Amino acid sequence: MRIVFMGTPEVAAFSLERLFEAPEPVVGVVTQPDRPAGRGQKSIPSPVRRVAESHHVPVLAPEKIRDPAFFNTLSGWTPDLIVVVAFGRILPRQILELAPHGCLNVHYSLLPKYRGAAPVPWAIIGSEEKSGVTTMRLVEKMDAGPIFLQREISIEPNDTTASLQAKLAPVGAELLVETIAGLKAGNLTPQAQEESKVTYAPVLKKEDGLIDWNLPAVSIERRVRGFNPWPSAYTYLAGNLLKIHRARVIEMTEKAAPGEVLKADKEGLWIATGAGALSLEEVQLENRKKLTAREFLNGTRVEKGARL
RNA sequence: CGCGGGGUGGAGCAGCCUGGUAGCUCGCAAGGCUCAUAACCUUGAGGUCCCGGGUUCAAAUCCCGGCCCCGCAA
Repeated sequence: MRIVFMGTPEVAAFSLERLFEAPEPVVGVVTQPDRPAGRGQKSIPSPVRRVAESHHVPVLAPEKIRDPAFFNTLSGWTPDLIVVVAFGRILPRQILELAPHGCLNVHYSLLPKYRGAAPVPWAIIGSEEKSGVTTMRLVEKMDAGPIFLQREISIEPNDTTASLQAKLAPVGAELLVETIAGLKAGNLTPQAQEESKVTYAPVLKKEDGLIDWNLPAVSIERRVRGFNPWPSAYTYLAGNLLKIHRARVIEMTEKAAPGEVLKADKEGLWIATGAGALSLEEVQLENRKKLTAREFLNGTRVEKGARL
């Protein structure tokens, strides 16, 4: 079975790496074009491109997904199956219907929950106790295709998007290989998703990270974990951007306005919220390194009663 | 050439503009106090002020070059 792989970021690269160990040949890879990124705006190849090139497989990186020249090359690879993992573009029907086995997608949630671009953060923010990976057939409607296989993993109370993603990546890669084997053997029956249980996980924006101190401390703490490593939960301290990388919920007895500094000493940096208080355990001031509250307070004076 | 901040005892920072004594909050060591403490008091050790040039009587501080770290943006 000839496979074409489409994907872009680290998770996708992980799956691709696993595919190269599987029996079916990967005959071509499609990824997003190199984009200027990072400090200095140097052009950086996507993780998927790097993996593909290290295995000497041809790579396409079309600027426009509907480019006819791209489609011609793609169909010239005569794929039996197209595997799509976090590619980052909506595929036109023409591509969805190109391969005899269609397009197989790996999605990092327990569909039908958390359809969309950012299932992992939203599962954490949504207070879920478990997440997982789903393989399904791609259809035109976003993440709405029939499900092949699904596997659960639990979300731990201290899981961040980074840590959960790291746990999901190998599970997804394994499930992908199993799904391909099942498709080849012809013993998989796709199950339609239950529309009544659908929830959405919209793409994250930088502004989503801005903390609303009126929320309960438990919600803010989940956002701190869900937005780690990106876009990062943040607030403003005396006009300076302050990222919060790790926080802990504290019972608050005293009455204080949300966002007010309750304590800023060797015991910690506590902020009042809409319900309960939040102890900032690890923070980062703009232009500065990530620091524990203790280290941070050694060099930056924060007055009790100040507002964030 | 995307924009910007920074590299100062073990940690985090101030000092730099307006050159001339090395500062603050901690940590560490020793002693004291206390039933007790990430408590408090006393004393102490510890610094090539990123590297290389230059200007100057004198450079952490001003100028030129380099290396490294970080925020924004993407």
